[in-house]
Amino acid sequence: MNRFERVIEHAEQHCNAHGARLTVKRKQVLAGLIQSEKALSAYELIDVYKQQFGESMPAMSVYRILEFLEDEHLVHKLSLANKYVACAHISCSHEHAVPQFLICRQCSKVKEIGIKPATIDELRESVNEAGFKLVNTQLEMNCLCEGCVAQAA
Amino acid sequence: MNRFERVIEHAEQHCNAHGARLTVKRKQVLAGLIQSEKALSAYELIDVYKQQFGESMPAMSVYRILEFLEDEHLVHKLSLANKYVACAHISCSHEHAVPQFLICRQCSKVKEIGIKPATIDELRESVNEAGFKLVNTQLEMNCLCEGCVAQAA
DNA sequence: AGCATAAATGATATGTTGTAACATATCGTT
DNA sequence: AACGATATGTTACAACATATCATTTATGCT
Repeated sequence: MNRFERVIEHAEQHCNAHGARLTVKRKQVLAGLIQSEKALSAYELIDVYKQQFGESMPAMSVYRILEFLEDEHLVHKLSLANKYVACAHISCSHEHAVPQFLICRQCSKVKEIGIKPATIDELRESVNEAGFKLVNTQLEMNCLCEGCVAQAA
Repeated sequence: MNRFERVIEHAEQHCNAHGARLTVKRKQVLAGLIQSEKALSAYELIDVYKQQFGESMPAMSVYRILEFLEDEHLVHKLSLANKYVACAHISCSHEHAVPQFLICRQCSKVKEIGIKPATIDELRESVNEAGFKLVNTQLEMNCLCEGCVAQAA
């Protein structure tokens, strides 16, 4: 079983574990997102699906499926880029914290990282001082990836 | 001169200082954004303008003007909320760093804060370790404001 | 002032993203 | 088979954003 199949397998078990149904369509959408290995917009995902399975999927379905996958923590939504990306840790067994994302503004490459808890705490502290409360710690940051930095130089 | 007039005055001087033209329309749009005291989408801004001046402004103009104001650092664009907000420091004389924004996901209230440079440095460090380079440090965070926290409780 | 030029704005069309509302299909249970 | 619950399809539209070309307004130059 290769990496891709292992991830799908995990996703399936994860859903089964609490009665969520990873239907064929949902699995196909997730698979498309995983295999593309980058962040895709809902409409890009429609194209991928079309290309892969010959038939087209309505936008509404894609959005609903993405919502389902988000609820299952199998994909993440990146507001900064208006795109969705498969969770990098689907096949990890350990519980993982809310991630942070680095988005290359040049080539749209996305990296999911975990920032030091201490730094997150400091952030939360700054927010609290301002009288706000951090709802979640999913940060999205405008970045340049190694490749694009090298190219720019 | 009240606070609002002082801000406009500063904006004007800021533009004049390097030959940028804060035209009547641009000033009106900026004024609308400042007076609304919250983040507005381009189309909400059109409504505000319409209400304030009787005549309507084409979407294209609003976007162009917002772009101009952004270039002048007089407004900020919030990707997370798809909205624009007047810079909170227009009338400060000191140079100010790239700001961070707390966005109340309940009521859309926005607060512009400056996070401790040390925390920002740690963030940048985490990003560098991942092989990315932080393009700018404008962070946007999903939050709840005091009011909405109180209401939820 | 008169004119050339560039900058700003207007107008129209169209592309892109996302959701509401309702209809239909599929699955699991009895 | 009948039913309820969940999933998917369809259509229409709202919200966000940009492309393109025309027109107006400001600015500098002679």
